[in-house]
Amino acid sequence: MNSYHELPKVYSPSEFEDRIYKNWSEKGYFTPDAKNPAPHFSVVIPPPNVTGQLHMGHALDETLQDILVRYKRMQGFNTLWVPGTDHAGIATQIKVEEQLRVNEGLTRYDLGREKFLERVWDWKHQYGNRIISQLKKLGASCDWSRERFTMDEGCSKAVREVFVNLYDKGLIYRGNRIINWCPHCVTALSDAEVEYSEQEGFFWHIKYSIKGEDGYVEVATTRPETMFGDTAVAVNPDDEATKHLIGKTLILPIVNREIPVIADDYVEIGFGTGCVKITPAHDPNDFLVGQRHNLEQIKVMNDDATMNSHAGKYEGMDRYECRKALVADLDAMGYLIKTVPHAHNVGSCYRCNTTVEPITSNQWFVKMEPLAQPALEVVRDGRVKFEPERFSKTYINWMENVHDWCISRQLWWGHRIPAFYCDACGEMTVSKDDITVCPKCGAAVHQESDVLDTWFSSALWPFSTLGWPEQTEDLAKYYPTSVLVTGYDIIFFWVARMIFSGLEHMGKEPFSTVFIHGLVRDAQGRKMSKSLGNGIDPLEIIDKYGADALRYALATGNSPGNDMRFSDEKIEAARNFANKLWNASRFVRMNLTIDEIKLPETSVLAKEDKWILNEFNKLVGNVTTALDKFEVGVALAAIYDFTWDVFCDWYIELSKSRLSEKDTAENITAQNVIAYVLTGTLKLLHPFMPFITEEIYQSLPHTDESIMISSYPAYDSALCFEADAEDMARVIAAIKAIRARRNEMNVVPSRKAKVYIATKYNASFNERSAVFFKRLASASEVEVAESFDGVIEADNTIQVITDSATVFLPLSDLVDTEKERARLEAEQKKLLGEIERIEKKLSNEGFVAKAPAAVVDAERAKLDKYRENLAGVLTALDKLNK
RNA sequence: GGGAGCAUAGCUCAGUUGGGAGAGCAUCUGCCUUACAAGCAGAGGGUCAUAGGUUCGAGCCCUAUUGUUCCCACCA
Repeated sequence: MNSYHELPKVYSPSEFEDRIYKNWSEKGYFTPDAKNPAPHFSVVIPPPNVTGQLHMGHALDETLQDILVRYKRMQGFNTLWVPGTDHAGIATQIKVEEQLRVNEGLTRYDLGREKFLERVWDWKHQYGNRIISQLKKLGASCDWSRERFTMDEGCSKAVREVFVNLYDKGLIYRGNRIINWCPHCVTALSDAEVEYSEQEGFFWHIKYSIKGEDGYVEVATTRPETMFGDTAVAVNPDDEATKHLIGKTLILPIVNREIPVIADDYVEIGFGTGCVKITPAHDPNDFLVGQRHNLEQIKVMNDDATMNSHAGKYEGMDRYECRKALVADLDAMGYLIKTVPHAHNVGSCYRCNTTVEPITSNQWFVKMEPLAQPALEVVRDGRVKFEPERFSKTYINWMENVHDWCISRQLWWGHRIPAFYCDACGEMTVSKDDITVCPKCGAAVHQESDVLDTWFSSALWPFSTLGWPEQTEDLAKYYPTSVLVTGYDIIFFWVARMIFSGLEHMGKEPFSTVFIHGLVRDAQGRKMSKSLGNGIDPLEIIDKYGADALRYALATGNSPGNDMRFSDEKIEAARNFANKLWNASRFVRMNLTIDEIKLPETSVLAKEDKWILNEFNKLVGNVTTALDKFEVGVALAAIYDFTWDVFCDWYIELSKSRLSEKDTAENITAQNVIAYVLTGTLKLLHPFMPFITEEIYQSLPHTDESIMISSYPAYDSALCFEADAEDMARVIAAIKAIRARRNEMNVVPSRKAKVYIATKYNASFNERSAVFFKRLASASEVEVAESFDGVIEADNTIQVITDSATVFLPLSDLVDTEKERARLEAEQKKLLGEIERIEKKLSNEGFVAKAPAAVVDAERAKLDKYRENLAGVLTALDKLNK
């Protein structure tokens, strides 16, 4: 038995949250034993960027994971939550380059690859722990002894293993393809890394002269500067309007290069001019057309999106400068027919927002088709389930239309592609291990300078973090993982790629459930962003309100897959709840003299004890059912309602008289029941609010060293006392109705107007129930009648009747009888309406015949109740009229 | 062009197999009541977007419409 202590009067989370986290950590509660034979529950964290800072999106994601992980851990699963960080290739490199530029006026090229990478590692060592310590502030129960980094030795080994595997299977190839190029980051991007937004632009209609004829062809373009790369103009072969042009030769204005008119279905009849300039090196569709017609690819831009020598006199200009100058020249020379405003989608880099340029380039690709098929099957047949289910459609739709994945990046920070080129014979060797000489000719080799897409390594996260490619104990125990928790915004980037990678390299899907949440928005529903400056810093919220309040605010009223708004009201409501729990616990604590909590025998339980135990047990059932379905918000709402409206508002009040007794059997029973229910509630709540529940748990008599390793409550049929609970619910409803009426009637001061309560049936008013009603009366600030008969005979009373009690309020001169008459008449009307509705329903043969018997019976019971109530109202009206 | 979500109280949102519309906040009334004013006891406030349909019965299922948000594709 651990000693227990008083709780401070004021709830101040900053006093204990860090201390508690440190203790959990030191005790090793976060670290599971892979040898534990219990069934496993494992989760890998979506690795935050190593140099990032915790934002609300992380806070939501980690809170949801921690809720599931703590829940399962308390249920006895062998539970592992693997933490770690992502090297975040582009994002990190940009940050370090920016710092270099600002502080030293240098570029990465000034330093060179080796030195630059040293700087990035320095940066990583300096800031990499920041986000980790922030996760700890939040209470995340990750096993830090298993913390990983996508560029640590093991993960890097996994990356090479996978690369070589895929290459050997022919699933990785190198080729000159059209890709998305970011001129600012100076690297290729995958399709997923491009974000499209509508921008106002123009269609420039330009004359291309026909060779040997007077006429011209009119083409329209949104990117005139790509004209220098045109190698054909295409028309649809079935288009009568342009058919005659096929085979003719055109002359590109300004550069005066000759290009053919070709026929291709790609051109849509009736759209625009019917003639499309074809620029295979700068447009994905044109690229395909070019392949079909064997057209030359002419790249007209440099890597930084300035024009190259193909642009003639525009060489060296930025693409937009060139566009401006070119359009002016075309206009001056009479080639510009018209300029039409046109809104179109423009792609931009997801990291730096620069407009990407489609461009042909020699890059590395993963061949997706063979990988996509199994990845589709596993979702279609339910081996991987999305929660909510609708996201499986998003996933399937994407996977069905996926293109080959461009995995090479012209960056320095990342996993360098393990391909080696011979300086002498040019032979390329792909190898897991570094090689220095060409296996073919023995000459020196140099390694590919490109690195891999960051997402290439994240795709391996569920098994690389568990030790793969080594066959480790962890891998055997914890793979496949149980649930992946993430936002819908990275289904394509990450979830999809983990699924096909897991299937390909492990032969098994990486997780069975993908639990998708939405975005955290600001109070106005806007996305939180740096440019808007509307981001809310979770750490400031923790400082001010505590991590538990933040977690509560993020978990409550949030349904899976939907965005949520974060507001002051929400966080205050969360803090208020924590405060309520704190004070209720203080009350319980200050009334405890027992050293050990033992649930008393049923025979000694009071009516209200049975009621609260029944309600608590129902709560346990509801919470576990909801959590098993990932209904985190529903589970939390149930705990909130029980704690506040049931436990605090009624049971604590009901228990006061017994708790104030000294050394009686009743007192001990009450102590045990209230402590039992409070402890159970704390356990239910622990996954959501780990700190406050631990702090209170430690202040109560307890058997486990920590609440986080205690066992989660389970539904217990021995705690069902439905009859008592129903009776209690009716009396409570009656008392509430009477209290409402007291307020309504302006009896001032209302607390002085006594409400009386008596059992309905005098004969059953035995000793025990008399005591119960006395307690109930004092708890609800009503009086219990000394004599049932005497009070009921009094004139001018209003009353509410239940099966076991009559609650009534003697009226006094202060009461406005006209108001009361109006109220009673309204009540009468309402009851008559209800009675009529039910009578109609019950006389409906279809209803009686087809509705379930239970529903019909319930309607009949309601009818009886309403009739009884109506009789009461009529009696009261009668008395009033006397 | 394809797909998905949302529309319920003044605001933000729950409402899970179809069975008498809920919470928090806000508003109003009355309360220093020995755990809690970050509180207590109450009140008002909703044609559940619109129109049809299925059903004995629809906020919930089906169809259409309107508004709104997002994702994918990228007709030059």
